[in-house]
Amino acid sequence: MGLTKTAIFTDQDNSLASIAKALAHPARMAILKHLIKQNSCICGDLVLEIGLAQPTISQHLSVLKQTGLIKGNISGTSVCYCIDTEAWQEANQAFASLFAAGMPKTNDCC
Amino acid sequence: MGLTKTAIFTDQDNSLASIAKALAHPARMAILKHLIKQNSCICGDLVLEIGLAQPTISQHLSVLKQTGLIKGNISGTSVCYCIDTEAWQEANQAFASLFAAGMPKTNDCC
DNA sequence: TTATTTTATCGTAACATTGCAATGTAATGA
DNA sequence: TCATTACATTGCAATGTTACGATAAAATAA
Repeated sequence: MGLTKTAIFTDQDNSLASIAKALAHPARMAILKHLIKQNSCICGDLVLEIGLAQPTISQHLSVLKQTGLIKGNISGTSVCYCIDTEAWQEANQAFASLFAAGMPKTNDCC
Repeated sequence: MGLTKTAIFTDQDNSLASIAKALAHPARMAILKHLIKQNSCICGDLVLEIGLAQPTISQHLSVLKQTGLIKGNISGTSVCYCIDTEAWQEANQAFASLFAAGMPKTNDCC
């Protein structure tokens, strides 16, 4: 079907999965890292930095923005994107909890 | 095109993105949580626990297994799956680094 | 051997994602 | 006003994902 059955899962699982989905592309990973390094960045820089066309970068930025991980402010003709620190910390905590829960309380099974 | 241009990204970005991709579906999130809670689990249990057909669960398990996050041991006619603690810790560390890097060294830009 | 049980694989339908060229839009500068 | 600059949107083509029915495969039970 190609359609995820969102309704049968918990809100938490849907939410975590959707953050993971935003992180699930190397271009978006590279964008985030660049934003972190520059502590702000405009789209044009990213097109040069990463080797993808401008519409493609714009689309990836849109995905990150919709998930809430970044935000953008218009500044003249360009746009200044940056990490949304609040959402970033929430995401951090959500993943930290998940990973912590899976740490070897006992050991590998089987 | 629908084809990720893997070659133009760093190995690290590709690797992190591919782990994120494995986590990027609520069913797989639910499977991981169940494995963690039960500290081992057979496929049949998951089919009952999560509301998806057996082939679908099997496919999700296959994705998690290929990424290395879980491993499975045959035990009679059934298969016992569990978290691969080594890979799990590596994934934990990789994400922890990413999130730590993005923490407010200064503040939101713009 | 012949069921039965449990999981994997195949085939396929219905979407979703990725990438880019072309084009639109909004602010600035001449 | 008219270009220019910097992004966003639209519209596709190519490919990937999700889900399930049907069926295979492998171990156990009768």
